[in-house]
Amino acid sequence: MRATQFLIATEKETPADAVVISHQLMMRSGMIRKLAAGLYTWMPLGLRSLRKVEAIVREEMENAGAQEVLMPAVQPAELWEETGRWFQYGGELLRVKDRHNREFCIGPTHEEVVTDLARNQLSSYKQLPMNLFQIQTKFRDETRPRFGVMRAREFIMKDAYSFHASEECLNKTYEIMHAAYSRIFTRLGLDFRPVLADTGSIGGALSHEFHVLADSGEDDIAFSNESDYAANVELAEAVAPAGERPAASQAMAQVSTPDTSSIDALATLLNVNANQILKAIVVRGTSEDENADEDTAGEPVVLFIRGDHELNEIKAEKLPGVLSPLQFASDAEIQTIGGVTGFVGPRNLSARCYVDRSAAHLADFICGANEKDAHLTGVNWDRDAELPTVADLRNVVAGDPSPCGKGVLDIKRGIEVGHIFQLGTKYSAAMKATVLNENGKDQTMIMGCYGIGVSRVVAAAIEQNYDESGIIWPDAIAPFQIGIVPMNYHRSEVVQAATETLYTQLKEAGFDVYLDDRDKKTSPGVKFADMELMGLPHRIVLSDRGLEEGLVEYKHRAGEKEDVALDGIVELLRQRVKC
RNA sequence: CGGGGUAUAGCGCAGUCUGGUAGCGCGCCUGGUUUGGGACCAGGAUGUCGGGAGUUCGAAUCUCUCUACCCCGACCA
Repeated sequence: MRATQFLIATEKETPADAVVISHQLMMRSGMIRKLAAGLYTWMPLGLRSLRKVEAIVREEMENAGAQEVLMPAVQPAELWEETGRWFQYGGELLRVKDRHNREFCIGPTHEEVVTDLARNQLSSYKQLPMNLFQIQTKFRDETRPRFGVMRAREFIMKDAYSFHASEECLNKTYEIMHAAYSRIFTRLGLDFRPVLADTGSIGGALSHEFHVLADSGEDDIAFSNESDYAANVELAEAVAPAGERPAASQAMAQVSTPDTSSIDALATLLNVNANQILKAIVVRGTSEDENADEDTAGEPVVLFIRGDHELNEIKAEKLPGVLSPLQFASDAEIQTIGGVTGFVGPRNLSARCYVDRSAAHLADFICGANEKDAHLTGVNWDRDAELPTVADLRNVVAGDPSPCGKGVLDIKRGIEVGHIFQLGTKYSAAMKATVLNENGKDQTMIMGCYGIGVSRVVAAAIEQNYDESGIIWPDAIAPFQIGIVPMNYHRSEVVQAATETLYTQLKEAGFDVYLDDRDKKTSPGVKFADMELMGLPHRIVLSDRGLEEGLVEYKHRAGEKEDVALDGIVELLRQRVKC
C-alpha cells in the first residue's frame, strides 16, 4: 500500500476523551474514529489489524473442528421469551420493533438463535458433537461504555456453541476449545492466562476466562506463585487461616465511639489495626412469600468479615437467604433486627448471620455494640457471641494462601478477551432442543459456548505493546508488517528505482508492505513519526548515501538500526517477520 | 440510575468571572525555500461559540431549559 493512496489519519495530540493508552493510540494512529458513545468506525488502518485477528481466530477454530456460520444480528423476541431472557435481561438488551410492531432485539449473544438452529437441524445423536461458530457484530447497551473499543456497545465477537449427547463429549470439546484458545492468543503474540471464572447465574459445571495481563484491565486475577492456579478474584476461594482460633485473653468491654461508624475511623480512634475489627454488612434477604413482588425483601441477613477485607458480592449472593442481586439493607431494616447502622455487631442480633472464615478466626476483636456511638472490645466468639454459619465471603487479597494448597496469591489486572463455558442444558431444555439417542428416545442436548472479543483483542494487544512513540505491533496482527521510507524519493531517480523494485519484491514475497511515498513537503521526520505511531514492526530506509554502497537501513520497531545489503533484505525479512 | 465535569474551526485549547466586531497552536489550501527525525517564509480558507427560550440597545459571556459527551460509583449472559 502506498501512503498516497491510503487514508492516513494520524494525530499529534491525544484526544481529550481517551483515558487508556490503547484508546489514545488507536485514535492518534487513525485506526478508529468515534461516532457516538461506544460506537466506533474502523478506519482502513485499524480494520487491517482487526481482519488479521479474525483470520487467526477463524483458522484455529476450523482446525479445532468448528464450522463457521453467520447468524442475524436482529433476533425475534419469541426466542428470548422461550428461554425467559426477554424478561431477565435488563437495559443491556437493545429492543426494537419492526414496521409490523413485532418485537426484536439486536443480539448481545446468540444462544437462543443457535439453539433454535440446532433443534431444527439436528435430529440424531450420530450428528453430535457439533460445534458452530461465527464472527459477527454484537450489541450490548452498556450502562457505561468506555476505553474505546475495549468496552464498546457495538463490537466484534467470535462466538461458538457446541452440542453434545453426553457430559464426556462436552468435556472433550471444552478441552479442545481451551487448547485452541491458548494457540490463538499465543499466535496473536499476547501475554495471557487462562483463569478459573465464575459460572454465574447459569450455574454450569466449568468456566474459564482468558485474560491479557495489563494494568488497565477491569478484572482482578489471583495467581499462585508456586503453581499454575489462576482465578478471577470474583471466584477465587479465600481459605481459612491455618491453625486453631487463638484463645480469649481479654474481657469484653464497651467503649464510647461517637460518630465513628467507619472501619477507618474506628481503627484510628482506638489505635488498632483494621484486621482486629469485625465489619458487619447488612443485606436484604429473600422473601419467604413467593408471591411477593420484587421490591418486597425478606428479613435482612448480616454478613461479618474482617475490617481489612472486602465483601465478595458474588459469593454473598450465593448464600441461602440472601437476595440476588445483592442489595444493602436500609437503616429501618437494620433496626428491625436490633441493629444500629454503623454500629452493628453479633451480640443480641435477631437475624440470619454469616461470618467469613478469617473473621471466624478472630479473638479479642472489636465490633459494634448494636447501640448508637458504642463498640465492644475484647469480644470472643462462643464466649460473648454465638458463632454464625462460617462461609467464604470475602475477596482474596495478595498474600493469601492459594486455594490449590501451594504458594500464596498475587493479584494482577487482566483484560478478559475470551470466555469458555460449559452451559449444560439451560438453553436446550428451555427450547426443547433434543436428538434421538441410541435407544430411540428424545434426549436434551448438552451445550458449551466459547467467546472471543475480537475487537477487544486489538485494543488489548496495544495495551501490552507500545512505547512513547506509539504502537509496537506483534507481526501477526500488524496492519502492515513492513514500512518503507525512501529518502529523497521525489528527487533521486536512484532511490525511486530501488524503492519501486524492493516494494514489488516484498509484495511478491507475500508481505504486507507500506510505502511512504508522500511528496517532498512531508519531511522524513513526519514519516518516521507516523510509522512509529502506527506501530509497523519492520522498517526499511533507502537513501542515496546507502545505495551507493548497496546498503539499506533496517530497523525493528523495538530494536536498533542496522545497515544491510539491499540484495539480501528480502531474505532477511523472510527470516525476521514472524507470521 | 446516583455524584462530578465538559461542550468555542478537523484536533488540542484560550476567551465566560467583569456583556461591546471570534482568538491561539497544530492541521488544511496556494507560492517559494528546505530534505535522515514532527522544517521555514509569505499569503489564504474554515465557526449556527451544542440546541431552544429568556434578560438586554447589544449575549460565546447573565438566567432557565433540553441534549450530547467524559470521569467516579452502581450495573454487566
